[in-house]
Amino acid sequence: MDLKNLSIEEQLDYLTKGTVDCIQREDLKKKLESGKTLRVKVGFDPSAPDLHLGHTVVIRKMKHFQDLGHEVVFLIGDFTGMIGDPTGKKKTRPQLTREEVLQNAETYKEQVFKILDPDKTVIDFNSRWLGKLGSDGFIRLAGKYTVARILERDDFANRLKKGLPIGMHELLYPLCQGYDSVALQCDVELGGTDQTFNLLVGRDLMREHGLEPQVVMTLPLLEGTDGVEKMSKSLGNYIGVTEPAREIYGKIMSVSDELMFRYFELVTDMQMKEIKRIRDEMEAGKRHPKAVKSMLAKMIIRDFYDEDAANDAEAHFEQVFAKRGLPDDMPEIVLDGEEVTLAKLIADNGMAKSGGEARRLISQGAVSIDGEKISDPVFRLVLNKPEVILKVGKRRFARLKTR
RNA sequence: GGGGAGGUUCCCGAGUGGUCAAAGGGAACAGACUGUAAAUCUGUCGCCGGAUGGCUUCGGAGGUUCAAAUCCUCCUCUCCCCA
Repeated sequence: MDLKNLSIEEQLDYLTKGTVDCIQREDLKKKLESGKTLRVKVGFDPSAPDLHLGHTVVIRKMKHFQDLGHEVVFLIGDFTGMIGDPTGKKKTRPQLTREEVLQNAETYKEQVFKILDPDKTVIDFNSRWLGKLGSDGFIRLAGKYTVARILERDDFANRLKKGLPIGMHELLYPLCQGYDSVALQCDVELGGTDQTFNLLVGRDLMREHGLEPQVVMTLPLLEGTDGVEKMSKSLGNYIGVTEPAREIYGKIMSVSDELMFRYFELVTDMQMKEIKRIRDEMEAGKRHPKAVKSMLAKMIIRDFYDEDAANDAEAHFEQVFAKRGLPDDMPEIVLDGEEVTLAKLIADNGMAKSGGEARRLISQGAVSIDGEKISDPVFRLVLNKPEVILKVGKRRFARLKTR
């Protein structure tokens, strides 16, 4: 598709594809018609620089704006980070030092530029203006909104109903985020659907400040590998963009069939029509689900790495899991030839969390040596060969050597 | 300011003097089944060199008891109602 010569309508379609809401489409249309370079803002948490697939949904949308020549502001909420977005259940976050924030910003760059165009990306920090607001400025800002309106936010409403605590400072979060839009004079702000309220506050505050309100676009929240909860690091159901390719491949392969189409939709550039076709073919038995999933995994890996990495990940997976073979590389554990308790060996080398767990794994039949299952939890091992393969569970391997 | 209810193991949530390392659910891990899918079934799920054993857990600090997650005191945090 030639993105240079799209009509306004085509541009609108391109930009709104995959979004849940666009408030208001008419406003966006006008902005596009004006022909100016739009400033598109997205806020990110300063303390969690590990991006995962869930983040890429919105980052991809940022990229779409860049594709049409617009400017994207990758805003690191180093000031709002002190509050912690009320959306999560997290407590107030500890304030990061200037150095930590800058360091996290660097980490972000490495990851985010796997997708975004660095030339059309501005990285900014909201402490730049929020830090200067002062207490009087804050009170004035707070005066622009009413408690009733803030409590419309379902997170607050729910907590209020359930009798859960709501910190005063949390009420200020939406205002701060909204003020970011004022300070940056944004044309568009993107975010997950859980951000809808915050984004709309931005519109209100911009109007209050005599600015043209930003267009708000929300994107679906990507489900994590469990298929239920939204993807997040704290829930441990995430696939990180910097994870090794093999790891990514494995995680995607263990995702449910249903979920895989969701991933096709949200984290690849495949057109809906094409996705539907594949799905139909799969349901008609013309394609094997595993092959389709493998295709997805490779597409995603290609985005973050390259073709070789994708192929390697696939080959490795086939070798280790499908054929139940051995990985071509595994950690080595060198023994000094003396008798050792297997459980202790496993625990000491990080293949189990504790000796107790290691013993459990053994009695559950999860441990084998050279393919021979060991089931005695107090098994003592004497290495009588120069090398032996220890396998714990499905994915933990080690090469045991003497001396 | 007054009154009431609470803080339990990764999470939710039982438990009100011994039988509690603490029910139940979720998550996680393992086994079976598979496409390492998902779902399902089974098992495990504080730590400690084999353990009818030891040690550390129930907001924090003390105390009462042969014995406390359970009783008392103080502290701390949260919620509700009244003002």
